[in-house]
Amino acid sequence: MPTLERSNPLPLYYQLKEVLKQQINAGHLAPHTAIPSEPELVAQYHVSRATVRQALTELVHEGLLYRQHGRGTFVCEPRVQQHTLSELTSFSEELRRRGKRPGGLLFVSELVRGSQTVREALRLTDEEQVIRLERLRTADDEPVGYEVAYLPYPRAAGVYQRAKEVADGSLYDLMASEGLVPYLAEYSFRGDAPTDREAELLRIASDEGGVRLECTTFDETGAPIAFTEGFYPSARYDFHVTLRVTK
Amino acid sequence: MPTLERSNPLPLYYQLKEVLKQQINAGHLAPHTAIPSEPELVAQYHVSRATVRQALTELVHEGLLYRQHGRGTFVCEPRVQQHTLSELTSFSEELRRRGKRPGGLLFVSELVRGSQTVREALRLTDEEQVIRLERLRTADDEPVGYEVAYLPYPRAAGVYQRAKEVADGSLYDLMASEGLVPYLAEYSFRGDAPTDREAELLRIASDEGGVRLECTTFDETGAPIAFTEGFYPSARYDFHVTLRVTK
DNA sequence: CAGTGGTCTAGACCACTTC
DNA sequence: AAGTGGTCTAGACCACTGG
Repeated sequence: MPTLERSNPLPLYYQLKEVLKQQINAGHLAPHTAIPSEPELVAQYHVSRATVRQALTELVHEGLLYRQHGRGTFVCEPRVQQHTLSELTSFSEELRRRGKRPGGLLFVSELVRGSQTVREALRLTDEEQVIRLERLRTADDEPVGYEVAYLPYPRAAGVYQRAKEVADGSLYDLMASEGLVPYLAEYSFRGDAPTDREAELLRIASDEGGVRLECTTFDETGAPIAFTEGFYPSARYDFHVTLRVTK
Repeated sequence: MPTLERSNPLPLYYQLKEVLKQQINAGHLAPHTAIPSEPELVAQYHVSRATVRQALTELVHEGLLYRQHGRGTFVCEPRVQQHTLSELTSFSEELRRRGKRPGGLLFVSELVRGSQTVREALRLTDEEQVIRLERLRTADDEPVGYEVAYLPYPRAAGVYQRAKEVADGSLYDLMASEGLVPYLAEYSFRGDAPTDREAELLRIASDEGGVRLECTTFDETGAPIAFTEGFYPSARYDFHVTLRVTK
């Protein structure tokens, strides 16, 4: 049994989480079997019950454990995949997982006033401008999606300076390095046909269907930091999302 | 200032959460303003700091507050809407919010072997059967979606008995009342054209686009409890989803 | 009944931010 | 230095589950 290191700068509850995660992922703890009780973990790892509970509570929240009052704490069945926001919209991550090589082209990066839809989503006044980034996303050099992203101007000025970097990379990574850290995203999507420009860029027929997606991204404080529109042809790309019930 | 009741059967941390929620929603605490510090809350409500922290931690998790080490705890900007799993797939809830009257028709409820896709999603052996529910969803009596749901048989037998109830109601509600409580759902979707049967039932042209959606639902323990396929015409229905980054 | 998780207390020391 | 949140302790009593 591994021990927790008090000399380790990582918190004890975090070290305990890692130990339990590893035992679960390594298969030492089968699904629906009970892990040691809280008093047992207290004795085994020489920490207080509050520390044990902080570790367990976070693992429950992450979907690895579930508790039953009066019975014990049990291992969840393994999940197919936990898709996070960054994985969903970072084509790099998602495409690599599907065995494809991600890439992209940055067409336009400009400072504009923005439509009313965009200004409302970003909660901007009529005077403020937005950064507009137009991108074609590719997988194995085949175009799989067309995206236009809008960022609030004064705040995302740093992203504007470095816009060239997002051609084949993650816009979210660039934003995060400039202090605009995505935390929550609201998606709206529907089946649709491409516009003429989209059909041309994606090299598809104008009656070929696809998904039209709108996304507003917020930081931890609830402030909007990006608004994105995109079109993804059916035959080239599909989406995967995981939702958890909020209690 | 409201006080917490120790005679109240509700836990103190829960009562404190409700008080803070109300102050935030009533606008007494503006976005990005600091709430009282943890020691202040301890003094104001006569509870221990651990109790205060349990309340605050849950509110942070629910997206109403954010913390900054060394600075304080602040109110998030209000969100457009927090869509949960049940709201997303419960047409009743979602359509009512959009000012429409939800309804539905249950076509078929039968016990079948199920395709390999279905059996794999529900992790069933070759011998086990599935309950198949075929439904047309309507808004103001106009068909907006076609869905087929599959439930694991021995476990969902109670749902099978009461299948008639889901015609215009929520399948998730019925499942929950039979002990199959949805906790996590994995969605996969893409733009697509309807099958002949879908076009006929939805009364749309066969070249009209829409969203094709697959969804596997899991309970708290990670066990699959439902697999659903559906088609939703573009012109009739669009989807809204909120995702939060997992840290 | 014993064992489990759920709630709660009253402290303590630390790291971080601000002045 | 003072105030904030982050981590941790060693207890306590309760509600729920199972034999």
